[in-house]
Amino acid sequence: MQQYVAHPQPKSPCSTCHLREFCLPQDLSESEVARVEALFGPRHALKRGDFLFRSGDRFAALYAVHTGFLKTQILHEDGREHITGFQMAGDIIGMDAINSATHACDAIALEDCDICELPYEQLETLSRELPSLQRHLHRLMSREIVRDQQVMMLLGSMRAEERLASFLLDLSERFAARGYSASQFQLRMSREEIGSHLGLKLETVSRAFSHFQEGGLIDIHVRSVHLLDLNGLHDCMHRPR
Amino acid sequence: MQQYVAHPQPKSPCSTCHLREFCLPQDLSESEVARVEALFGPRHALKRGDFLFRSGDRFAALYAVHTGFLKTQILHEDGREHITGFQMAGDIIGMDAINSATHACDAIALEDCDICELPYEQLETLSRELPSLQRHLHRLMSREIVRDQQVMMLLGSMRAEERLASFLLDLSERFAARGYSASQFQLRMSREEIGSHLGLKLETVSRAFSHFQEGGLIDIHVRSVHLLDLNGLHDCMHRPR
DNA sequence: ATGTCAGTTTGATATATATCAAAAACCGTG
DNA sequence: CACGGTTTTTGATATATATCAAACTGACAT
Repeated sequence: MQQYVAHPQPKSPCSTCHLREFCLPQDLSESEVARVEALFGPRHALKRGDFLFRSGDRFAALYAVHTGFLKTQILHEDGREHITGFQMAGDIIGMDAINSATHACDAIALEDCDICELPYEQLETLSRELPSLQRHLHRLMSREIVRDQQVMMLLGSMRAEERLASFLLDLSERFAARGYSASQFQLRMSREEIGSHLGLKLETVSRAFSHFQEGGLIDIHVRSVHLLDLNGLHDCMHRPR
Repeated sequence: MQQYVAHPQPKSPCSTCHLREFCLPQDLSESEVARVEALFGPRHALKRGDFLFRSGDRFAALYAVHTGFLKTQILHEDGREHITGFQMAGDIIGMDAINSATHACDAIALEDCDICELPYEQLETLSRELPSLQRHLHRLMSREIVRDQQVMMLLGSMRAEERLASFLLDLSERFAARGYSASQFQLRMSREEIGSHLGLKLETVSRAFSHFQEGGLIDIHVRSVHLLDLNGLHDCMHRPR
């Protein structure tokens, strides 16, 4: 784990980016896309373990994940840490920092990443001229609020296996939305990191995986997951007691 | 619990509202304040138990609490519910709905409330002309994200008494920010509702209160709370094991 | 190939909180 | 002021998950 040092990359145009639908509103004209693109900062290359930013860092930009996987975590005073989320291609990171102008969490690469920098001041300025960009920004923040509240619900009212099923199905949907398989993928995070996100200990996560395996719901070998029964997983999310 | 039926009230001007610093940016001129005020919808009077909106309702406006106390809750398919937050005077409700144009939770009055309606389309339009309003809106959403992530951390990594201490201190701060006593207040919610928010059963909440009482940290009688030792409560938030 | 180390799995046991139950206190209402 | 219903408190017990511990696996470096 080391502090990230900037490695500016040549920009690649949003106009041809396969993630354009995630980062930009749908209804921008080509010239408007060019205006947005013009304000983007450098592309950053992160190695596994690098920090994109740290809690307390001054806020200047949002970040769009172009490739790779990251986690965001917050730390207690007493050292306990909680992973607030995992981000993949197309996700926007850093909106928690807008309020205080200071990042409220650490963002750490779980594998090598390419990250687009979106300087925030300029984004605000341009969004006053492009209503659909403004709307898009609002929707991104709102979606983050909804996601966080769903995690709250998960943590507050689900048991261990429900949480893990919910987690797997969320990953599955997000991979599918990006054109990857909804049923087969590699986990980029350890059992301990999954546990930290779901409010469980790593052993509990491991046991729940094994139990899903026995039940024929998934086929898992360390970090390779194959979801065999999506409906079954979904059902198991809603079985109280 | 009944569906809310509109009882439009005469508007009262933001310019003299004691909550102005919560709803509006600090640096608006009087004429700008008047422009914001002009787009506000009617004031709504809610009785205890009334819904301000329900999950699934079409989104049209944000709501600012003028007086009273509310809860927002989301429901599982299986009927379990989770209270995502409690809102008091000065708080803005409904930002979770911006993304999908549909409310993602129920908002229910815990006591009689007066609520200001802020039509969202007009707010977006005006915020393109008033950068400080735009900035304010962004900060409100960002603050909501941070708050939600702090609750996630609470649910994911704190034990029962830590959660409750954290909850009491949060209420305390929010009352203090509104000019009320930081150490003495009335709880507007039941033990069950506290539990639903904190991921605990009502009996556990009750026992934790009793334990704080025995320890001399608080003096509580049903819903009247007196925080006797804020430092002690704070310490107890960060004692793992 | 071999050794090392981190990550994972599995087992045995401990513990925090849930559950079940009953009494007590409180609140609105007639 | 008494009544009935709801909320709160407290106790006894059950249970899900944490904790402790050890073996196993896979990845990487030598």
